[in-house]
Amino acid sequence: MILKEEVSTFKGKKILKAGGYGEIDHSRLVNHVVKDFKTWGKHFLVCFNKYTLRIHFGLFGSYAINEKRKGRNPSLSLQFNNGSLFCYIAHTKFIEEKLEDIYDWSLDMLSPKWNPAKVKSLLKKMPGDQQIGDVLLNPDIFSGVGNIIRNEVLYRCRVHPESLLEAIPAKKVTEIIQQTHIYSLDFLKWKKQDELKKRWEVYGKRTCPKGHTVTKQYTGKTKRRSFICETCVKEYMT
DNA sequence: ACGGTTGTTAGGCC
DNA sequence: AGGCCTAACAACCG
Repeated sequence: MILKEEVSTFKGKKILKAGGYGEIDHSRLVNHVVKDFKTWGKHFLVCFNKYTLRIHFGLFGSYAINEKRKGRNPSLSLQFNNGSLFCYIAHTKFIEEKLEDIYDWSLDMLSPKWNPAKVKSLLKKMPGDQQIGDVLLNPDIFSGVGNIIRNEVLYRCRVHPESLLEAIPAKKVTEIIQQTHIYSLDFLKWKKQDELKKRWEVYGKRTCPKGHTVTKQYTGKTKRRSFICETCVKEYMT
């Protein structure tokens, strides 16, 4: 997560002021030292001695460092002696549990602890009649994967998002897991280099790299946007 | 100008 | 109890 790197300068610093419209107890922030910043999938975690502040940016969230955006109201702002963090449309909540008890970093795409064998064992335990497109958006299995990564990975693996988990050959499932990891790391790299959009092969596209027509469909339980090249991908059904 | 959305949680209902 | 569904978010982009 890029944000984690950008706030590393605040690590070990005491919060001087806290604000924002988010309904959390600011007294648990002010005058407390940030021990660490962590991420798990799309959760951004501000760690204190005895508790953690969980920040989630959802679909519309954004942030700014040091410079407040004018005309906008942050849901959370934290001021340190060397700068500030402003979070917009971010959901905030205190977590009392030990992080290891509620977060499994072997499922986090960007964690060095990420473990494809663990992902595979979870997939085996789940009902096989689910669409692979839905499975990839499940943060308890593919933590950190969103709609862009899902679309791009499925196209690269030539798999239709409505394919059923149980109908996809084991080798292909392994490929999807591996490619999801690779694309997640690439996503971060390309985002930093500001070339994410130019790397898209189907997401938001009308044609695939081979020149075929890409159709936009709303698939799966969540009805998220799926960009599908019916020529390139295969639909695995029982 | 306006409609759609890079996502997840919380809460309600059955 | 637990699974399923949906609202909420109120900003940005094209």
